[in-house]
Amino acid sequence: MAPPTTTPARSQSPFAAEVATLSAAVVAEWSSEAVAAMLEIPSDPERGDYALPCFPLARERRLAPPKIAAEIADQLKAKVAGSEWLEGVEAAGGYVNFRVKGARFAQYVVGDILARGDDCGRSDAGTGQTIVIDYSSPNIAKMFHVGHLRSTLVGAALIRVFGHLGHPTVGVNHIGDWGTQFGKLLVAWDLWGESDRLESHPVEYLYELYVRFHKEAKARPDLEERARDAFRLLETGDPEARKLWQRFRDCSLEEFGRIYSTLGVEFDSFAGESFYEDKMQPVLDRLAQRGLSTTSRDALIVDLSDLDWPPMMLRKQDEATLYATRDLAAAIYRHETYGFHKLLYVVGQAQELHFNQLFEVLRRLGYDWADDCEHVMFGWVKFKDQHLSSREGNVVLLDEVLNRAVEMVDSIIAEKNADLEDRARVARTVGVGAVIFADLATRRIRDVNFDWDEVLSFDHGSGPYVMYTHARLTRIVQKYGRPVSTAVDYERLTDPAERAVVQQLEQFGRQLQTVAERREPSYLCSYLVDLTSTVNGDVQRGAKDPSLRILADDPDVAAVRVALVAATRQVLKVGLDLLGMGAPERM
RNA sequence: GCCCCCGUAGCUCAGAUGGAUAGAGCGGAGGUUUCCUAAACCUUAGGCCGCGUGUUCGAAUCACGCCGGGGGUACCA
Repeated sequence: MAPPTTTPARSQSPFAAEVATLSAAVVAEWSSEAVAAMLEIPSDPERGDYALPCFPLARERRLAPPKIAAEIADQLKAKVAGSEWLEGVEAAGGYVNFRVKGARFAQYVVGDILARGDDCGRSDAGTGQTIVIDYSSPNIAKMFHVGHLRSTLVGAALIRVFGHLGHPTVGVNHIGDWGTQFGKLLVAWDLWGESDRLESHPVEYLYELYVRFHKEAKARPDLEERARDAFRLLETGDPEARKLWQRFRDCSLEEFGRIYSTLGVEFDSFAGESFYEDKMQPVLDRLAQRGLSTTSRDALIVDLSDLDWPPMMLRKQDEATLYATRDLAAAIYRHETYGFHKLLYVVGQAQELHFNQLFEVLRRLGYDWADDCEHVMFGWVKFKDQHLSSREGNVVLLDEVLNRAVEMVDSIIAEKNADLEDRARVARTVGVGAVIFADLATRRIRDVNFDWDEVLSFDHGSGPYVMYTHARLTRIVQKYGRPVSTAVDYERLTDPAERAVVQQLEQFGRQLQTVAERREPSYLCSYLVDLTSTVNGDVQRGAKDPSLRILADDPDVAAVRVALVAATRQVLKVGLDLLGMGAPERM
């Protein structure tokens, strides 16, 4: 819905720039900027390194695209022959395909990556454009299950990628520590609470109370009523209720902290719903002043029937506020505090209407920055085709998933690499990484069915697959034993498989931009798997034919191949890091 | 009822702005370790891209209509 934030400033390599300049000189209809924007990478690398589609010219010139392409390629032949960067141009179908000078291209790409190290792919395009991301935002007193993973991991990955692209970032955990659910907890505690159980296993116990409440409420409808009363009591400042609330909140936050540290996720702010308790009244006043709020069925609402939308609820019959009220206050607070360029809410798609209402009401309040707010939604995590539901107690706990993944990795290490030092730590990194990657690899809008076999599969396309390759490449560079130099003879990089790796490496920066623009970390996952797959094929060739080994006998060949391997390793490392995964050097 | 999302190989998914012959993995069949880590690699079979109509030089991709699945739709978040 909202336009992309980062300007799609194509990484202007001298190669692409040359293609654009030469083509524009030949095609009267197009400027070099236009050509640069149109350039594609051929799906089959055999065809070339850049492709210019000529289809748009067909109508104006009243000629078939292949004829136009042939004509353009013909006119370009002489220019390309004299080019410092390009070595060939050819028409194929409706495309003009360009081939770059392989050695210069490799030198440019590999040299750049190795020179920049962990800063490769970094840019300053986002300078001064603060991105605030609201993510994870669990409800207190609920066990962290795999359904909570998506918001947490997508948000964390986006924060890192935006940061890498130069944006100042603010990660906000909008903890669900306010609302009627707390009334439920207070009632449950009142009815069945046992202090010693709360002491020993706080969150587990609170969660048990929460589930029991919903179970019993089915038979006793009065419980829901009592819960609403209890929340109102809390909201009006009842000291007893306050004290309990504080206690529940503290132990939940401690538990979440443990999980976040395992996942390597950090936040700049834990300002949750309760934080806005005293910031709602000014918003309600402003709504009233502008004549936006009305009373209907004894509740305070913003009427949106002109859009055929249900109203946004501000206050219930019993005067208690709702999350919409708090979200209004939160958005305004965040704009005042951070002056954001974009405010992204990484929240499930079930809340789409809520966010549409929220942004609309902000607009009607006169905040033109409402258009900079965006709901970054994602699909459901299901288990055995059922929704995970905290209320029903039908959940797969994250702890269980992580533990099983780590155990399994550990047993694989025992089998393959038993004397690995630091084995427990590596098993942890790889196991957690497997879970993270499995969750992030699917495009976020899709529903996913949680499947043990899939999460615990460490084969091609998995997180461990990428990590394994990183470790393997690291070993090759170590075994080489000499410093990796970028002053090598790139002419010796002759194989198409090696060219393909270089091509993919060159795409890294652009790939990160797309991840940010589309708010889609899964694109980074597929990129890393593709790169890994290509480089594995390349590395494996040496098994049969020693002359194809990375550490070839010819020192000049070995030097350039090692440089390529080192650059690939570097990109894998940065990519894994941005996903929040860690990249062990051995496994 | 209305609104939103999804539908691609047996399974899980890519296909990003409409573009070159729709691609991977898992699973199936077959193969590769004197070697830099076999958590790897190579070969192979397997497709009315849910259905229909339209727009276009060109549609898995866009529009409209169906079908199937999921979600939302006033006092939960």
